[in-house]
Amino acid sequence: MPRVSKEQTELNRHAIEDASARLFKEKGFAGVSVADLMGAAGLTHGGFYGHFASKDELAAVACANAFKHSAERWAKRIDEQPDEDAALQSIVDHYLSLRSLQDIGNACPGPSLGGDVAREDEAKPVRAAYRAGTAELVEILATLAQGDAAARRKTALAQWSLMVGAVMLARATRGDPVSAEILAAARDHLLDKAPNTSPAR
Amino acid sequence: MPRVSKEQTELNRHAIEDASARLFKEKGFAGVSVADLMGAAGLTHGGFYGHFASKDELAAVACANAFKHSAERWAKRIDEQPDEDAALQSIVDHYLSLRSLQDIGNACPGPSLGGDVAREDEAKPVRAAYRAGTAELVEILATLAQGDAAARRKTALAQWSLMVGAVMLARATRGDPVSAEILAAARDHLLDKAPNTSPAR
DNA sequence: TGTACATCAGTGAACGCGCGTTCACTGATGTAC
DNA sequence: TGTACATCAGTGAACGCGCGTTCACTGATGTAC
Repeated sequence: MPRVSKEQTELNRHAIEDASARLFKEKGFAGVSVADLMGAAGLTHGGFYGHFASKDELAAVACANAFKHSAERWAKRIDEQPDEDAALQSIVDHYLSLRSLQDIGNACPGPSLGGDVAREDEAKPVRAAYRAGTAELVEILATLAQGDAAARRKTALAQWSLMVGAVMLARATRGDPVSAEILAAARDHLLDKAPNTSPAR
Repeated sequence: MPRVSKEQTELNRHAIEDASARLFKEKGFAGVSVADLMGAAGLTHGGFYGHFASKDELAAVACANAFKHSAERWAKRIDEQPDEDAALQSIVDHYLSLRSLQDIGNACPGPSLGGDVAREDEAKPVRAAYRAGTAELVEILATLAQGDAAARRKTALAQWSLMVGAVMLARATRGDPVSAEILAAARDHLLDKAPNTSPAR
């Protein structure tokens, strides 16, 4: 049943991209084959190269989509909250939630793809996608921070590092009590609720 | 030239373990083949299973060794410094240094293997090794923190998450100015030198 | 609107390649006398 | 101490397998008349 309508072709391409974003985050770039991706989109592997020039190119597209998706969810949370503090708390609470720990396929690609991206050649397109995605999320965090532009950016970079590190470590220690401890410590630290020290700002 | 002396056998085993720790950190578990590992140790691939039951088992041994190596270097830094503040600064400065960014093979396995470990099955031996290694380094950080035992542990967990996240992100953005920015933001945050806010503790 | 035909999205066999693991073999090491 | 021989660390061919990518083919889609 070959040759499919233009609309169906578009739907198929989106299905490949969506399945890829999910599977790459869950299993890593090397952990998913082109046949896996196409199968998850309901197609067979041979048609892949009609949509993308290579697996590397798709990795970049999927990474960019995943970051864009996260940025949109963050923006939505900001709209729903009354002020910056409440918005940051909403974002942090969800980022460091048990759900985000387990549902890697639907979560932010920062922690799940960071290790993979760090090992890619500098020329690989996925590196640029990861960098741009990181920049976008850091910019959003910066709008919620205090101080001048430089201070806000610095705060945002440290917050982003802490969020990404905590989620990655909590996933790597999944099954052990320390996993939840890491999330709680990061959450409290991000929201200035350090226990046994100053009460709040 | 088969059958080698007992001492040489021991040396060979250590060579395999050392090469593995380096290569696994640099290229990931899936990025290095058994033949690569044995070749780096000056041997051929067939002899591997005389030393280890499987590649998975070696991954756990290499991960544990790498963490132990990091813990020893941290302990040495603490011995060399006059007080806890200076020790923390020494550890953080080196952890977030450009050298640690680039020389992944000799650096802490926390950021380089975290993503890989997070994807391993819970039964895989490398997960236990990563968890134990993390626990050891967090305990060291806790001895340098302030407050009661619970507060020190919480601080240490947040510090560890920030260090691991910052190094991973800085590596993933290598080649871009933001890479050094991330390291600087994390360093200042860890050492309580937030610019434009409170001067020090 | 209806017909003839060119296009091309998707199929599945095939390509060369590298993987983790096994195993028969080799010959220096280690041991028993 | 010297000799005979069993042991076993390391070798390299071979196993079955899955990978990314290519390509001849198919037949519904889209178009020209």
